[in-house]
Amino acid sequence: MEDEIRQWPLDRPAVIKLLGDYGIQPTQQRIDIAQILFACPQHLSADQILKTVNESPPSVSKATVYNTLGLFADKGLVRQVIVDPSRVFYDSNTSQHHHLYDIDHGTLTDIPADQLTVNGAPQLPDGMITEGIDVIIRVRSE
Amino acid sequence: MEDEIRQWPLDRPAVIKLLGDYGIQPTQQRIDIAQILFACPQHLSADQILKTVNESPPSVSKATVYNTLGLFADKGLVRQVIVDPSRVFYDSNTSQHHHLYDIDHGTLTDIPADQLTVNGAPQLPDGMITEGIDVIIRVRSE
DNA sequence: GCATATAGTTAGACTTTGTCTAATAAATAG
DNA sequence: CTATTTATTAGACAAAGTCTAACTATATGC
Ligand SMILES: [Mn+2]
Ligand SMILES: [Mn+2]
Ligand SMILES: [Zn+2]
Ligand SMILES: [Zn+2]
Repeated sequence: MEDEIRQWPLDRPAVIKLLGDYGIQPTQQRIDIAQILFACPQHLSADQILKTVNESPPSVSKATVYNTLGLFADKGLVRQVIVDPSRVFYDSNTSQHHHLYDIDHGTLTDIPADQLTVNGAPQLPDGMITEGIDVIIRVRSE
Repeated sequence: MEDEIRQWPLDRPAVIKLLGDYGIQPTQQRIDIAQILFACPQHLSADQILKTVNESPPSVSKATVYNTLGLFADKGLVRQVIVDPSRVFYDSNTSQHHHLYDIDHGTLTDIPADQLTVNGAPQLPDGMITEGIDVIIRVRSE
């Protein structure tokens, strides 16, 4: 699953191809949700996606939005970003990068991986594998 | 508010002094909660604290546990750690350090600040101040 | 001490995010 | 077309956390 160069926004055929590449059956609901996510590199909550996808009929149920986002995350198509205790953000940019979180506005901004380096990650106890290293810079606007 | 050398566990008088140092009125409930938190450097959820504090009477209400943890965090006496979308952890160690999070067990381990360095934090737009830099290494057990 | 004002606690209703269930619908295979 | 599997759905449910309005404890002024 190499990271291809992606041109935003992804159109419908590109989204269908992308789902296929990640072993995801391209149903109507999944395509709709993916089209919202892959309009540009962004960070959206389940609730934002639910609202956006239901702006025009036919509508998608809450259960399906959650199921789909969970599936996308499991398959590695999107990345969960946990910075706010009240909701998960889904990141359509899965290439390695870090985040700046504006506490006051609840907005996330990307920090390219080559701009910020982490040194000295500790050796892990036997049988443990690293899932990821998250760097979050918390800022407030004031 | 210098970080004094702290000897764990903090006993009742030490906890009362600590609350005073942080401008917090030392009520019975706050002392009870602080004694649980400052038994050792650790990461506890509101729910864990609620259960622990109510193991022996008199009991403390859920509202007070949440109010108190919010107050402690606001005053800088404890640090919130956001790694799990389902609950906030409260860290009795407020000195600068990072975290290793075991996804499978939901447990947090400290990584001393001098063991792990972050380079290249981006310059912030005008009027923004950094609240903190969190590094979370997510690991899974098997 | 007593009266008053202020600050803290409480039960329980409420909200939000997310999960689960059991039924239905759509897609796939033979 | 039929059988089987996979996906979607409404709505019930759960868990974390907030809010309200009443109550209690503490502090302050006399
Ligand atoms: Mn939301
Ligand atoms: Mn809990
Ligand atoms: Zn991102
Ligand atoms: Zn810690």
